[in-house]
Amino acid sequence: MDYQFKEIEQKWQKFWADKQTFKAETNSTKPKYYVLDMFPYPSGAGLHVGHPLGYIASDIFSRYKRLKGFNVLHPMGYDSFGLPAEQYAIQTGQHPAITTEANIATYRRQLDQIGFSFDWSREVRTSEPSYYKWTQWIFMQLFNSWYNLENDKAEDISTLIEKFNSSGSADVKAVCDEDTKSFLPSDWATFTEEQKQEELLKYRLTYLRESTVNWCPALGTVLANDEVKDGFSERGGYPVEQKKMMQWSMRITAYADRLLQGLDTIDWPEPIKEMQRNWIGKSVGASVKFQVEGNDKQIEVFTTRVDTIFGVSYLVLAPEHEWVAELTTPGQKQAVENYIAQTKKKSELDRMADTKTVSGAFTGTYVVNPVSGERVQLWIADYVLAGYGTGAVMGVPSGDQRDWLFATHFNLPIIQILDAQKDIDQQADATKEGKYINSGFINGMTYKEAIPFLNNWLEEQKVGKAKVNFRQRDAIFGRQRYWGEPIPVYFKNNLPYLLNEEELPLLLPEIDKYLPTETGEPPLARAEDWIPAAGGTYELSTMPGWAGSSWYWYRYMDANNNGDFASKEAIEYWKAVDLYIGGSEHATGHLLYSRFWNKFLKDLGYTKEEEPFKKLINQGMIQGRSNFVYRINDADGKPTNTYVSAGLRKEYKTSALHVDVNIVENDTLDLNKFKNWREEYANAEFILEGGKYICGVEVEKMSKSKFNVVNPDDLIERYGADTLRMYEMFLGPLEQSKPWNTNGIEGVFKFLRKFWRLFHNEEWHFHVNDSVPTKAELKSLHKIIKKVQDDIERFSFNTSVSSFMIAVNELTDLKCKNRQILEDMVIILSPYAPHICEELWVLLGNEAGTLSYTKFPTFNPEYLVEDEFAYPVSVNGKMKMNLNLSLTLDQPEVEAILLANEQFQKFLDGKSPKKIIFVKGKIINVVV
RNA sequence: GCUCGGGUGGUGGAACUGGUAGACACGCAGGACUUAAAAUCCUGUGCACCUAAAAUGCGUGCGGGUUCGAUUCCCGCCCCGAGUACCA
Repeated sequence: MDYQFKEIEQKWQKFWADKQTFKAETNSTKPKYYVLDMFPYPSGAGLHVGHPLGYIASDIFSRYKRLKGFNVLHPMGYDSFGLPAEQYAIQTGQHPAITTEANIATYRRQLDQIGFSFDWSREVRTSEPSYYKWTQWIFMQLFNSWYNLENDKAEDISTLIEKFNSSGSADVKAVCDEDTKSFLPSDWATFTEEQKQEELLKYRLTYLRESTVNWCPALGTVLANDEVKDGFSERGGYPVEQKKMMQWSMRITAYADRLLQGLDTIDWPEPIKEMQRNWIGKSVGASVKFQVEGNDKQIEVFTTRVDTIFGVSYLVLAPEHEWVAELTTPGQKQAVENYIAQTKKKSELDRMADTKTVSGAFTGTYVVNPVSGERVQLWIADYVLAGYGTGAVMGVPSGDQRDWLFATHFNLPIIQILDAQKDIDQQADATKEGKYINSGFINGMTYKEAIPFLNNWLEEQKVGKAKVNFRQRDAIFGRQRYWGEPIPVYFKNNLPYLLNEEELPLLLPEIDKYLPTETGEPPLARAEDWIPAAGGTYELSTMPGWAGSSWYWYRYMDANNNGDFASKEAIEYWKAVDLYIGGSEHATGHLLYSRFWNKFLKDLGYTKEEEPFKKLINQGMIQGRSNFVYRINDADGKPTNTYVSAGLRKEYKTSALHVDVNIVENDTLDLNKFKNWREEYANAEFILEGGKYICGVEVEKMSKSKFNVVNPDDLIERYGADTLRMYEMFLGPLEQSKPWNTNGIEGVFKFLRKFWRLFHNEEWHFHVNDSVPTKAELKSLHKIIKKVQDDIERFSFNTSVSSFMIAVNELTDLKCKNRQILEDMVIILSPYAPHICEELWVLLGNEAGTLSYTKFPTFNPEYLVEDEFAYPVSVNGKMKMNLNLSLTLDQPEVEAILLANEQFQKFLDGKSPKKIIFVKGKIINVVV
């Protein structure tokens, strides 16, 4: 029979599901391998052709690893809490659980059609109570923990209480709020329970704090920094403003250093690591306090070059700094107010983009340099950011170009501080070379000497200290939404208390509407009779989107465990994710939060690995490729009924209109389908080129409104899943972003038919023989064994598809019908095209379902050994001819043969060779 | 501005440590089969020159360098994409 992909694929998908072929066992004599995809949010639109790209790659890898003798864990699930379902609920009144359920069903159907080897017995859904019970449980562990800097890890809060009992707060080294009290054990004993809780909250790894948050009025919720782009929400693009709110936060800053160091131990794409480093934004320096003249205030600045402090010639506050009004003299009041008004007018974007213009205003006030005693002017300028460091900066014009421009512009002194600084009347010189001059008690020191000396001095004088500054802030954890995990906390006397563990999961209550209340409270405030057993009131905000995804890879290890988030044995066995494939858009969100929770769980001894994802691959984004038709407009610019082919459109006045890419093939429009597509085109007329209507092309985001969404279902219907899988890989390197087009899919489909035909005779009857394989057949086979192995291991899937085509072309030409050869071909191809391979495997006489766990053929280099090689002969580096020579020959013999060759003599053109370069098995190059 | 990618035929792309640039496919052209079309199969296909073939020349963003030999290494520049940004 001809290649009946539809029958074959349905048959094997059913077989795999019924037999649970890909169920992973948590104990095995085989080595383990954990392949994870970033689980999807099940959106209403279903999968488009871009989604499966990474899943196909990870599936090929998983299947390959099974064949290589690994016990592979390859699970899938759904990140099913989220905003779109809630927005839909607000509009329609439909409970998000219902739409989510329906969307998941669609996703599952689509995923099953592609033939993935997921172990569905381990499926997780973050919105299921049996799952979010453990998300809540982890929240409780965070609440019950503090970060002890002495041993650099999180500990149970009880060890902190012990310290308070025995020695008070004095020798506690913790990551905590800045306003912690200092007290003796005797003080602690006198604290009321409320006072104690209030103080402990300042140390807990999840805590409540009044903080400035990104408030999105349109969405009615708070957004994390990575959910905001240029002042607009990432989802929906609504304006975001700053607002002060009591909020749950996660003390991720406690882990900043470990998150940074861990990056050096994992095999991730360098750009992602770099993005995380920038996001964390560690800078090592010092904080220094400048005394304000005529005021008791001290302005604290952060600097990475404390050694330049004798070169300070002014100080700058951010215009938004809270002391600006107070520290402005009456004489300068007008100038400062004008300046502030002027900066406010500039949008955030302008302010960031315009880094050339120097601007600022003098406050009239002077501050005193604590090191030199010099008095310097206090300015405000918008190049200082209120949100970073202390919102105040010291200006050292000789060492910093921006300070130099400022000083030059406003006529402030420029003081040389290192003898190695050059041309500082032309520009700043940031050198660390040489010895200090004009620098009081550090004169003559080097950079390396000055830094520790000054840090000590500042600390002794109590005017500063060495300090490490991070750009990253603690992660805000509350969302004023319905469709998220309830936070397992209740309030009494304004203080938060955890539920008892037995009360988990704290279920989402039913409510009548999914909007915030009229008084601006979160939707959960609408829940009636939702009262904690212990009295008081429940926390009304829910967890953010990233909560459920910050630990899900552990749940897969033991997905159905009711007594634990995962058993000790499962965690011990599966350890960490060996290969993680997903998009780079999660660089500073999911991937950072996951690393944080992972480290925390390890600190408490629940898990073993410092890093959750050993190797990360980012698949590229599949963009849309839109097609256009060109409608001709008449002289008055009115649309006509005639459409002109793209190549001829310059001769007319036209409007470009999106046309559904599904009625266009290889950029040629199907005219009948076009007429039937929409009523308005029913009577369309065309101006063709070469008898065809060629459409215009543009690369855009894949979206419904651009009619460029390609759905995997249609392609599977037409070509089958095996073709789709191979074609997506054939498209180009996995990590590269590329526009989708279906132009080459025929080639892949033809290849699979050709492969199928290898096993069949002219009449399409299955036909192989048991002859002894020929040398040529073995060579083809072993070439592809090696190639596919190498390609898969370096994630170069596109090149192995090409190699398969070459191998099948070769074997077809050799008329190979040999069982041994063909059976190995089936195994090698099976990770890419599993359905057709399962079918052929059984036709070859093997037991159904054993293909996935058979052995990948072993590469034998002997079969590739050649005794002859067609040497390219080049003259002066230009290829001229090929010369077939035995590989045993060495240079003198080769030279003799070459010089005797008539054809070669022609190229010499009578001249004699100066030098002959011979590289065995590679090339002969003759220099004339 | 900085950091990281990338620039190769009409198109997607290949060339893994410097060694025959353009594998494999799409598209296109021609042919076979067919009453015809589709499907299938075969042949050709970097560009220029030439009626054609042969030959020759030019060719991996641009300019230079190293080398017997450079898509690959080095220097300078241009362009595209991603990330990030007065970070003190």
